[in-house]
Amino acid sequence: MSPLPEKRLPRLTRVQRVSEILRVAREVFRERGYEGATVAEIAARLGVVEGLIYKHFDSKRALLNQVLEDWYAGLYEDYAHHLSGIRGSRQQLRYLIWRHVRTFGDDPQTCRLVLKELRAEPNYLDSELHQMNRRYTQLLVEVLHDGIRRGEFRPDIPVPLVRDMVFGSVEHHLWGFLYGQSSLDAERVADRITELVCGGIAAHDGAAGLASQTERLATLIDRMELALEERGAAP
Amino acid sequence: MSPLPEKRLPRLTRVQRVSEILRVAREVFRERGYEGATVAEIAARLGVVEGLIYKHFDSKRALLNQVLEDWYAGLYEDYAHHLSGIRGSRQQLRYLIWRHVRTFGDDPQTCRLVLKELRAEPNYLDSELHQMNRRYTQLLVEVLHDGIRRGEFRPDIPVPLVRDMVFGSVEHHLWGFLYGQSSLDAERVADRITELVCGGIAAHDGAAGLASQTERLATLIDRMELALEERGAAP
Amino acid sequence: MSPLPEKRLPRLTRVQRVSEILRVAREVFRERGYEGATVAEIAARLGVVEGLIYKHFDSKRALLNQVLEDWYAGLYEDYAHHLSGIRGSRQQLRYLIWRHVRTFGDDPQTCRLVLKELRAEPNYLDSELHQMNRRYTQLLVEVLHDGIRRGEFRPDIPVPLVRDMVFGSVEHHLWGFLYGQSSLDAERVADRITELVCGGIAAHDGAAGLASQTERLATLIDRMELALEERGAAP
Amino acid sequence: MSPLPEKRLPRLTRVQRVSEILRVAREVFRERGYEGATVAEIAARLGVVEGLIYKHFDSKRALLNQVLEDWYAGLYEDYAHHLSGIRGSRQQLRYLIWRHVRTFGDDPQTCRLVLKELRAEPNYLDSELHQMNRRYTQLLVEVLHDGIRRGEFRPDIPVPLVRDMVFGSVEHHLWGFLYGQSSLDAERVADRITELVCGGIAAHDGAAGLASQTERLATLIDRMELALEERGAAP
DNA sequence: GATGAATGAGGTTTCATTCAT
DNA sequence: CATGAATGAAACCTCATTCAT
Repeated sequence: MSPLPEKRLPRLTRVQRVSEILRVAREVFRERGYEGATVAEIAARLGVVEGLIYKHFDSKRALLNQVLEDWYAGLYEDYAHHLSGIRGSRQQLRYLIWRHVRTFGDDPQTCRLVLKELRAEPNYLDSELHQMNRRYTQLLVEVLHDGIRRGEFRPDIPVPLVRDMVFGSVEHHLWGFLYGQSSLDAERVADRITELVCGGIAAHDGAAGLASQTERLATLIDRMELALEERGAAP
Repeated sequence: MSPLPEKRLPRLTRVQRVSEILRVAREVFRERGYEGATVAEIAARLGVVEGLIYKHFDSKRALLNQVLEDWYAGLYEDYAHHLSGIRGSRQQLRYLIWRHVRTFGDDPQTCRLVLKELRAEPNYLDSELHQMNRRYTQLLVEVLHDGIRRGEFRPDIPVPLVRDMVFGSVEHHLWGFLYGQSSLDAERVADRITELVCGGIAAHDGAAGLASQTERLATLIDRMELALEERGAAP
Repeated sequence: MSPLPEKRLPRLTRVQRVSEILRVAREVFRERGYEGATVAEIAARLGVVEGLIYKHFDSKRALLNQVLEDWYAGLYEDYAHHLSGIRGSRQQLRYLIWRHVRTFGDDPQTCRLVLKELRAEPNYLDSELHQMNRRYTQLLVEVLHDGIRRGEFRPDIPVPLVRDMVFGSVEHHLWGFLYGQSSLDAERVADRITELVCGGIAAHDGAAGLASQTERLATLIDRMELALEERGAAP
Repeated sequence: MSPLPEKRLPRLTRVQRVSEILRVAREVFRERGYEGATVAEIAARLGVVEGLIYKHFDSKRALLNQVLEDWYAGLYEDYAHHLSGIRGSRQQLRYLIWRHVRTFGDDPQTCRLVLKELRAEPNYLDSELHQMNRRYTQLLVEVLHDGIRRGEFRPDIPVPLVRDMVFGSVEHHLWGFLYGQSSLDAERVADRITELVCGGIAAHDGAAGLASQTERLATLIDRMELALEERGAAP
């Protein structure tokens, strides 16, 4: 006379179920990698049968793609929102670096997943994922162009290469943390990378002094502009 | 369905056979990636049965590890040999970068394999592979320390981060070539990266930076005057 | 992944819905065969959910059966109606053959479905479908009996075998058209089959026939004489 | 100290195993049809794991194809061998029909399998199977042409249609036996079909009557000869 | 040194069907 | 009349690995 021990899970709506699946899939993928993950495990953690997952996603790969796309979408949202509030190209650059470091530091396993699987599918270049990746890295490119326009960055820098340098530095540096070496001080790392990217490693002469003065000047002009705009807009 | 009835191969010595297996395994791994490769295919290309491979290697993963270790060994050999003949830290740095770019450009598929699989096993940090990777990147670290000692590089640079920046830049930049976008001009890329790493992106050649800021300042002053006139016109 | 957000269909009466389902099911079955068809696709084409189909039909197999039964019903209707207006057994026979050829030629895919699936279920012999099939082929049997009564057909012909011969000829001949070989001239094919069934393939037209028979007869007589002589030589 | 209960099956050579698989596959296919059969069942009956079957056959479909091809090969062998020893086109025709009937009667389930699955794959027309089917039916076509040359068959008969008529008659007629209606008297059925194909169903004129009488005479003589031989051989 | 038959464990995917709403 | 989330069972196929010879 006792009730059956099988707890029937509450039925979810499609939207709820899809987001549940994505949540758990991301979990499993990041723990085991794409190949190591099994749809069976995802289903088991959700307490549903495997078939149900295929009602919502065409394939395991499609599930991964959605996970990655969502990850990029969230990332972009966040960045674009904050970036506009920052004055000065160098400061914007630093923000992008810092944010990237944070993202990696907060969830290194997902980042590893992204790095390993991003370009894994046959026609990556035509994929939605590639678009989202481009849109994301484009933020940095724009900051660089802006900095050149404003005289903060040299006009002859190879922009795409600088972009690769920034993301490459961060990603490479963070491999260490993915393997449990030490904890990550995002502020510090971001500062260091920004400095390196801006100033390089060479021992500077007088010119370096001028550069730093120019930077200060640019910042001051920014502040003046802002002040003028606000004042000009006043009645 | 059935394998081709290959001609009976002459028996090889253990050493010969092992090196044959490694050669073909590397081929297959780089074409298909680790997960995508099958022991069956490796055996088929060798014209032997799968069982034989297990006489020489404990597992598919062991085979991969040996392939990667051999790759690093070859790499290191080559580098260390040439490096000693180069004068000047910046020139040495450029050589390392150039050589790394070349290595990637010459066999991008193997590089992709290395990047994707290097850190894939459970205890990577204790592995022989990790040692070889460290020994390889250490070459750069030594060049950097040397440069600091000689006054070519600033004494306060974060060496490990610079190391990550160099390798990260190259690797990230080369992803593009792995996906058939364009051909690779190793000289040019190496020069650019060296310049960036040494000099950074900040404007610091005095005249140009100052000139551009001066112009901006002039524009601002114009606007200020205008604003002041409008205020004068106010009630 | 997700079904198209179809416009809400107007609710149909049970009868309408059932006939809609049958129409679409027949479409899908004939395109993909029974095993190849899925309830999901039928539902999708109808713009309803799979569950609804099970409100009206017990199973996929039941759905197929109904499709086939309807097909036979339509066929029978049509035949019986026209047949009564045709004079002469041979003409009636030709009509049945022609009509059968036409039916196949008009919708070869459904015919293939019928041929492949008609007898596929466990107790076909007790099924309604078997009844309908019998009733249909019985039309031909009646024509044959009628022809015998009227002296148009030989009285000793094995009627069931002739029935099989007619349907078998047509069906076998039409396999070719099911595989896109050539177009179908129903008139011509019907004429040829009728001629063959009525007249056979043996040479038996006047002179030639008589001559050949006479020759054979002569030979036989020779053999009889021989046999008789041997008997005379026997002890 | 007792031996393990698991009986290790004796290892077979590739050839032996392949033929074992084909034997059992044919069994299962004919019992359940292609779709109804599972590789798991085939493996279980063999006492091996499923994977082994895929070592020898690329797919379930490939397994079916081989089964069907072997069936046709055996059929053809047999026919071609006997056919050459038979005098007279009508007798050859009768032999082909009789043999076909026998084949079906002996293993009706395999025949059902052949009939249902023969044309089921995508590009049947380009398949080896189609070739074998053609080669087999071609035997009949040659007999017909031969009969025309010898004056036994009318020169104006539509040969391909006659071929379809013969095979269609037999196959259609045998569906009845596939569903356990009655037992099959191959001799009788073959005689009847031969007669029908040769003579048709129409009531004949003089020549036809003569022919039929001649035949009766021939039969009588045969019987006489037989009787005489028996008598002559008696003590 | 080499063979090659055989295993075993699991992988992704498919689908008819049910049932609470 | 209709929905749609969920099930369950199995299907085909893959592959690293073993072991008797």
